[in-house]
Amino acid sequence: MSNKSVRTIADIARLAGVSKSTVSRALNDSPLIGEDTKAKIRSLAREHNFQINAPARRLSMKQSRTIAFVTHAYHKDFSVADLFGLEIMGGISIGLARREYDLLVIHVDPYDTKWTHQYFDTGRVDGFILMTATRKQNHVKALLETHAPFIVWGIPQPRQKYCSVTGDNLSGGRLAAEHLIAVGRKRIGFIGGPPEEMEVQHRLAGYEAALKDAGRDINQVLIEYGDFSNTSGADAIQRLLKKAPELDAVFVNSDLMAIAAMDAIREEGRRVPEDIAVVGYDDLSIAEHSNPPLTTIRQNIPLAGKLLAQNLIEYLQTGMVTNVSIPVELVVRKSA
Amino acid sequence: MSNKSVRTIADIARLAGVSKSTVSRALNDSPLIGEDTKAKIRSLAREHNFQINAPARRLSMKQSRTIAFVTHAYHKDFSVADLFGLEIMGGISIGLARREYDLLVIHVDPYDTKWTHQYFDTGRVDGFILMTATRKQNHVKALLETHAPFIVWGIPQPRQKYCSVTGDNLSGGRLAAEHLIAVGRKRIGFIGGPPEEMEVQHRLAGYEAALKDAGRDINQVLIEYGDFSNTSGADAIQRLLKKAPELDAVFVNSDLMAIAAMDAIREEGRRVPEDIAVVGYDDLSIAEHSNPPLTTIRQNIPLAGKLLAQNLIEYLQTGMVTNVSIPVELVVRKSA
DNA sequence: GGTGAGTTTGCAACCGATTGCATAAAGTTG
DNA sequence: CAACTTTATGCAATCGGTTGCAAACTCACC
Repeated sequence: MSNKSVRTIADIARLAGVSKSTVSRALNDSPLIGEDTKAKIRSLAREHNFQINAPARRLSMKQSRTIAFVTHAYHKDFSVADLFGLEIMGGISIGLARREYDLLVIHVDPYDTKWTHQYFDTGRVDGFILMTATRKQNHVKALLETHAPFIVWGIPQPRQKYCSVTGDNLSGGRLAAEHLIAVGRKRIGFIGGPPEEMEVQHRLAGYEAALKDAGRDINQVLIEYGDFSNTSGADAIQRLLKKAPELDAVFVNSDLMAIAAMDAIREEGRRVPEDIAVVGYDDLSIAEHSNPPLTTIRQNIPLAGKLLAQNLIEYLQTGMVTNVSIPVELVVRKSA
Repeated sequence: MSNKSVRTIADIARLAGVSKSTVSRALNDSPLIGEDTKAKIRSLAREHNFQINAPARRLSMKQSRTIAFVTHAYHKDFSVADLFGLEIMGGISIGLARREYDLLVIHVDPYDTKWTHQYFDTGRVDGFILMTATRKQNHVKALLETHAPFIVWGIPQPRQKYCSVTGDNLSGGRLAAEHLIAVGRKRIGFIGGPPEEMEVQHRLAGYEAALKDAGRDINQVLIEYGDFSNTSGADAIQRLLKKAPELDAVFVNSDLMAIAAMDAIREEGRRVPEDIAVVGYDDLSIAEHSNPPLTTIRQNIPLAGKLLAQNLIEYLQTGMVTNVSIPVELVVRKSA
């Protein structure tokens, strides 16, 4: 800490000739304090560059005004959550800063079960933001048991009550399929993330709805799944091409898988988009720099981040559970 | 916070039939306390899942055991610092966790000048980690004036004393150029980051040294600069190709610029690596998934992160200023 | 001028830890 | 067994805020 002479509210109180409590109330803009006193105290504080002591305040108020962003370790072996998580963190940071909350990044081992206590019971953070990641359900369970406030990115489990923000996966799937239909593709494949994930099921439902609306049949042969990793995208498209060589388009559930799939398609000697059109999902920053630039479903990631921050804080203050879904949009580039 | 009945050291004290001070000392493993008392208190603490209150401890000890990772807002328009920063954060997080420090991510406006006080004078953080980013020198100045402890990724300014961790840019430049020479390239270009940055100067020096060692002349025409952004990479290679059409290789100062450059090269109708070989810098995770997979200079990013964390804490505790440089290595893939 | 309401301010307790100093208990020594 | 260490524990102050309650002051009104 710096060595200035005026660093506590007691110092300010002395200078202003009032008591500590008056200073505290004045700085918190309490209606109990007279306007002129407030003004004097405020100008004194500004003049001496006074900064209130956070730990003391936190101790006294029994809240930390800090939110934890829960992530797993970053590995070379990139998962969606990483790049996606980075982009969403920007939005979260802005949302939190606006409400004067701090952002703590914590890095939890997927098999650790005590982390919630370590951060919550100690009063280090007031709540948690959970991203789609390995072991998410474990984390949700741990948080529910600890009675710790949290919000998740993604669709909440059926009968559980907690806050969430998610993309409109149904529309996302529909938009992707409709676009492929509109550009004249006949045999449109679907490469999903893990089939047990709600998000993936919704995207599939959107895809199927679009096909039906266009009077097409759903063909199970054209449906494959991966796990959101690059390699799984390449594997899935290879299986698909083997089963259904006449494929002329594919909707892939993540940009990373889609980019890997495009490479695999070329290795099979086919062209993107001439032979096979590809639509991705997320619109990560790399999507526009892929080869060819990826047509994809954009999730408004900064908005998602802002909402995660905002709604969690809302919940902390009012106890109101929100489950919102944010719109998606189609971004047409060269791959489809 | 949870509503358990035993949440403070006073509770433990009551259960153990000792005083608060004894509990505090026992939990901190003070030599003043007898072994059997310690054992009893510890087992009591474990049994009741006791977690010490962080704000109280911080207030009392006048330190937060929290480090701020300073970043600017994340934009769609990705800069190296972003992706690079994400990867390095992993290492930092590990290094901090090992010493039981928390990681706060703060997001500062490039023109804000009061942020150091907001975080340091308030006792929210004990120190800062600064990445290469816009306005870094402003930030360094602000931190020095506040007398706040910090460490930077990058080469420190000549006569200033502060901690730093940096890659071995001289070797990096040399390795890149030597490799291009070894694979038989004759007209090797250099695309740097901003020429005023030390790192860039060192990489250029390494590149020039390698050429000289091979008995080649340095040709200023083959040297161009960008600003680490993707678009600047594309622009730079275009200028270079115009000035020096006979170019057959180029060493680019960042993977992101290199990937954009490869796209630009193809648009000019040339092939990578057949016509023009490309070597990047950093070895970000996307490097191996680019088209073609990028040959690049790997910085050991996780290690860098760990050292940033470790050396900053070291400085906090002992006041020892360290300036370390970590080794780089050449990773050969398809682009050169 | 006394009374009551309304407005400002201060006192002192409290949040939950750490720590210097005093003290009590146990052990050593001549 | 007295005197003197050594070892283990407790008391009470402290860190820097917040807040319930009492007190003082200002006015208006009868």
